[in-house]
Amino acid sequence: MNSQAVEDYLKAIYKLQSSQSMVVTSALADHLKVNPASATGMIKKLADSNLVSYERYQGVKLTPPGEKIALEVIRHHRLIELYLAEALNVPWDQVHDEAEKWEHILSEDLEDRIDKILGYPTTDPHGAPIPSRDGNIEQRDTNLLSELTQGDNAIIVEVSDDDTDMLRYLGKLELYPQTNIQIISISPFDQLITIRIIPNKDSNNDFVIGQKVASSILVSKLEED
Amino acid sequence: MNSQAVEDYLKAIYKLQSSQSMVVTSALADHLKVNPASATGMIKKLADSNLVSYERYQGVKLTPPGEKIALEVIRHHRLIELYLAEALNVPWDQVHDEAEKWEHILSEDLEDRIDKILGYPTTDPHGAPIPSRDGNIEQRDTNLLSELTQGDNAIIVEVSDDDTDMLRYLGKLELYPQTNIQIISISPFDQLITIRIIPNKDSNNDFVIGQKVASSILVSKLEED
DNA sequence: ACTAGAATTTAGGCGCACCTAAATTTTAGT
DNA sequence: ACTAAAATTTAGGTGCGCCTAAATTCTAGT
Repeated sequence: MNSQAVEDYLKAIYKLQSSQSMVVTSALADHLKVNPASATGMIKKLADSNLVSYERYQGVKLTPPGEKIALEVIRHHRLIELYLAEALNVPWDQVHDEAEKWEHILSEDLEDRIDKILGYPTTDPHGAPIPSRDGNIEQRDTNLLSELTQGDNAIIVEVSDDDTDMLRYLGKLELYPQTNIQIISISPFDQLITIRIIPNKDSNNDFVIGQKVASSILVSKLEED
Repeated sequence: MNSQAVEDYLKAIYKLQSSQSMVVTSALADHLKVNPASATGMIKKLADSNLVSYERYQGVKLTPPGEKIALEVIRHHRLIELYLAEALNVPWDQVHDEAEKWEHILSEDLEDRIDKILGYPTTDPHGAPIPSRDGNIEQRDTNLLSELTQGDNAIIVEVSDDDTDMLRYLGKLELYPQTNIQIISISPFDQLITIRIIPNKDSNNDFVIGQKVASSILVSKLEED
């Protein structure tokens, strides 16, 4: 049986791999809030079990078996997030922290029951894709909201799920997955982005977000009118 | 934060206390499937934290703070058992093992949500009383089914929840909590008990159980007709 | 090409909860 | 009352995942 620590490391490596293809020790230690020396120790253990490939001083990468486990944990996490939100009305800014605990103890049997009750969903409450049972995960063509330019129309695909305060703020702004937005303007120097949620016709409800918020939102560009 | 191990020990001591008022090390070690020496070690730790009172070579007893924690864990366990059975259709012989894991990570918030969704229930799927949030647990006047005598009428109050095979067997016999039964006869020497489930009028569906099964069922005696 | 500083790894330890083997205490039978 | 057997505790050790401090390796800037 994989310990919770092993699962957490594999999941973290998976997430960090999407940006850097080789995950560096300090990034991992940062993400997991452990000392870099501790990360090195665990990395060695994972390499011995053939779950990561590791080059001293260079970084780690998941092997196929490691990635399989990471995706199973992520599937658990996202199914549970959605279940908590749908079945137990847990607010979307809280589901992540609960799921962090539950993901490690979810049995296959319960996983299937939850999956079925939810109607075999494909995304979690933050818009993140739920890997299939056999470890497939949808690849999408997305941009950061911060990468858009004036006049762009886009649909929000996913928001980052691990910052409670950010999520509460996004909720207040009604920036949920599936929401259509338009970039009204981008200010010079500060790159402040003025946004309109698309059903709105006039500028009364336009609002401004900064780069920090804008880079926590993944969007998919829409064709211009 | 109490570790899972601490919670498991306190829960075990609580359960064993109902039979013996002072719980002896070997009984605890047996129940938790650890070496007696390990139990001694943990007992000392619990005593240091003032969760149990301990007399060397004699045994342990929960202190009020220890009992409070035990009842919280038991409340978690039984709420989760019921939730799994009701909301996720987990068969009653499997809910116990799942709940053993979940009880330790259930947050107060989720506990309240589940309690509410279930309509503030008072018993779990095996008939065991669910402690209230503030640690009250219903005391009932019960007997073991094995203590009844010929002709007795009784209602099943609770069945022991920790033996999957036993539960499956009881399910097959339809010996659920709230079921009315009558003791038709008790055989000499072996004390085999012939039982009738009360809506049944004739003896066609009577069946026989032994002492092992009979002593895993708690009943409440009913007045004779 | 060299070196200062940053990143990483190694070395040595810690707490937790478990183990086995040996010592101690309790108990039950004569 | 004594002793053999049973129960319990002590002593010493293990694996896991974390830590700090020190040593090593990598990296950028000159």
